[in-house]
Amino acid sequence: MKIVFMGTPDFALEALKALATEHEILAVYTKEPKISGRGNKLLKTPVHMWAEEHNIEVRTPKTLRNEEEQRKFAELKADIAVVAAYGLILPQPVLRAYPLGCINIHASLLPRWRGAAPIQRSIEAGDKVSGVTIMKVAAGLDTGDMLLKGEVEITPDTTGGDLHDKLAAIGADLVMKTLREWKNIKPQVQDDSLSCYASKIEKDESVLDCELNAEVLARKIMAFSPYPAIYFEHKGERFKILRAKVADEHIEKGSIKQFGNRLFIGCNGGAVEVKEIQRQGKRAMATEELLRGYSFN
RNA sequence: CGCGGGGUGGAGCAGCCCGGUAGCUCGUCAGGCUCAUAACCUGAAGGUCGGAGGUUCAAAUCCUUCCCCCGCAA
Repeated sequence: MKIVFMGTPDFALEALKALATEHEILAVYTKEPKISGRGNKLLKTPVHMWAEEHNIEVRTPKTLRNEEEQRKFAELKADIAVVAAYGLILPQPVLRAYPLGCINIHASLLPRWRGAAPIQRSIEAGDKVSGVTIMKVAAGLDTGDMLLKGEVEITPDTTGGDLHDKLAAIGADLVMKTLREWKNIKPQVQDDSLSCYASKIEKDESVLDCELNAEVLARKIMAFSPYPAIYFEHKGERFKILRAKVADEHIEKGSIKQFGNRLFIGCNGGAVEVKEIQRQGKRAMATEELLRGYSFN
């Protein structure tokens, strides 16, 4: 098929790579390069860089709301547009531009977790399963009819990063399957009554909150790892907690206690044990490693 | 030129400001001790102190430059 791909981060790149193996990618839409990273350099998106390396046309419009962009989009005359974490709203004329319309790869089992941060929110909420939904793009946010789903289990060891990688891979497989079996797939309407919204992660959510109970705190730490990561300050330095689990110990709420090569943080009615940590300026490492040379006491 | 931290035996850290024969915790190896413990004791091996220049009688430590890792901000 002739495909226009629209996506921005690594999550989308997996799908693009898969699609490019069997389909003709007429063009790639992605967010424009922005000033970011150390040194404030102008950085192209992962999808942008990959597409460039493979000599695929890259377009980075600021918006698709104007007729000019919509016309240029339609003129590509693709069969379908595949969207994955693109970051721009697609207006009606874009949704109707191609014969098969636009389909989206969403990192949750819709209608649960519509919105911006489904991966982290599902772990944080304690879901036992997560997954990917391939859906038609409709006017509402992640409300379109569903085409295919793939599930993945969430365990206490699953971090947001782990789940992200799994879902990106599943999403790539599923979107390929969707195109292959297009004619046999019956779109299913979402049951709005079962929906919930995965709100964007705000900066202040990253601060260690010892008022949470151990289970919730451990889940949140795992969900936010490796990015943006829950952190705390100690002796003027910032430490990111990249992995933690519920501990049996009872420790004073809000205090950080080191026993031998293990580290615990007291929270509401219990404690969590820090399993992986990153001191500011250093790389991430197992807690045990850091404690060989650094002391919290 | 956005701000900042770091690269020291296998691992993690200290030492650097105030130059003078490299230290701590862990691991490894050998031996010992113990009912047991986040165990303990004795000894040993193992380092071009990120690379290259420079200053100096002398540089991990001061100066210049390069490479690599990371935190913040966006």
